[in-house]
Amino acid sequence: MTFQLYKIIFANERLFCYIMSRKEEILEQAALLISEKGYEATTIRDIAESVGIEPSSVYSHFDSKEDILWEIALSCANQFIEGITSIVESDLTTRSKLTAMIIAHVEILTRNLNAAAIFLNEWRHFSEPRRSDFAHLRDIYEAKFRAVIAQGIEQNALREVDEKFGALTILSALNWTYQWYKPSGEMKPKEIGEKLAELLLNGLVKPF
Amino acid sequence: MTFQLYKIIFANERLFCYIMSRKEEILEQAALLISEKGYEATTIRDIAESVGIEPSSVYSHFDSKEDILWEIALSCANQFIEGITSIVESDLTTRSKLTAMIIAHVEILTRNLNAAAIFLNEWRHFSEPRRSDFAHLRDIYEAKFRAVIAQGIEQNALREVDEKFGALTILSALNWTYQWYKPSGEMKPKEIGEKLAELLLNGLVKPF
DNA sequence: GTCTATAACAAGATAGAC
DNA sequence: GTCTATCTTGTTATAGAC
Repeated sequence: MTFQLYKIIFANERLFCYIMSRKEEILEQAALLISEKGYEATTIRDIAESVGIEPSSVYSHFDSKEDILWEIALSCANQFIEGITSIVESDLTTRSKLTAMIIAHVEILTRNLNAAAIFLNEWRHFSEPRRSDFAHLRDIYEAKFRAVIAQGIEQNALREVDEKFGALTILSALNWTYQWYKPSGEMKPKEIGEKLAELLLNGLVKPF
Repeated sequence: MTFQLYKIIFANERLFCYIMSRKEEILEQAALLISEKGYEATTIRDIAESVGIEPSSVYSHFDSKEDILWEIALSCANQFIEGITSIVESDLTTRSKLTAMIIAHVEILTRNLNAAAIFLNEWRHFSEPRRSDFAHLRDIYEAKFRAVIAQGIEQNALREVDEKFGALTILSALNWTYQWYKPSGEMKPKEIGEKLAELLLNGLVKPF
């Protein structure tokens, strides 16, 4: 396989020199274009052009357009699930667990903003059985939030809300961040996560 | 203009016999298809077929595919804005105002589920100047939430949250309902709105 | 207002040379 | 692995008969 020096990434004030394969380049450009214009509006020609190759060359790396979408969404799903698993299994208090899970979610989402937009919005373009497989992955993730909420209610730390409804409301609030988050904005992901956790856990109303 | 008897709608246990014009039929079917498959994936042929006319006949009612999208999204935006204006201008307490606004939002969203999905997700397919006009409409709506939150903080009824952040979080939680709401489900829109308002206003954590 | 027919073009995908 | 060239299909939109 041929590699090419593609980009230099600054992260956490350390310099990484990352060698990106052609396949990864295609995935990154596809994620950018699909998140901006949507799956159907993004053509193989668009993707090829932004990478700097001919459309037919894309088919040396992927068998179909849907395969590209699948790899982006699956990688994102795995990052979300892996990102909170150790927190869920820790022995933190419910409150700390939920806060850490919310921060982790926002950090993963903002770090993979394009892929996350696809994870959240473009799954309907999967044909079966991928569509079902994907729904299953999302449910595994949501179930981890439900379990922590149920545990919190049992331990008398949370109010007696419906855990399914609670998990959905939390994830709803978190997932919308991709609609307005800008890497250049004032708030850093961790800060956004902290503020969201604070608001969702304590509510908007002033206690007596 | 020719009208045709199209459908019988049961609502609030009263029977309405509604005469729907061809144009309204096209709008309804387009909203259904676009909300399911997305704007680009929905073709004029799909829409025409589901209405039972030829593709070219659609162009007797609309000048372009984008015009159809625009009418659906604009009508939805106006419903949202009109739905909360009288509440915002009332002299209810902040808490009651926000609860009423949240319930109204969920009711409008669930009553126009397909149009709302388009309002929330398909606006990127507008070309300028529509895209900017649409963003302006959404901001007018969000500003009403921000204003109520700011008023609530001033009156010491709400905790001192960033009003922009608070409004975004509320609307995020509300807007995701279109992803999981089913008219056949157990919870009615008003109940969903009440539970969401309760959760967002009081928070998940048990007070001391 | 709806139809048939078609223009004008862009899409995903493949074949075969290098 | 990438290219040029091309196939097949599907797209929006229009012209003109009824």
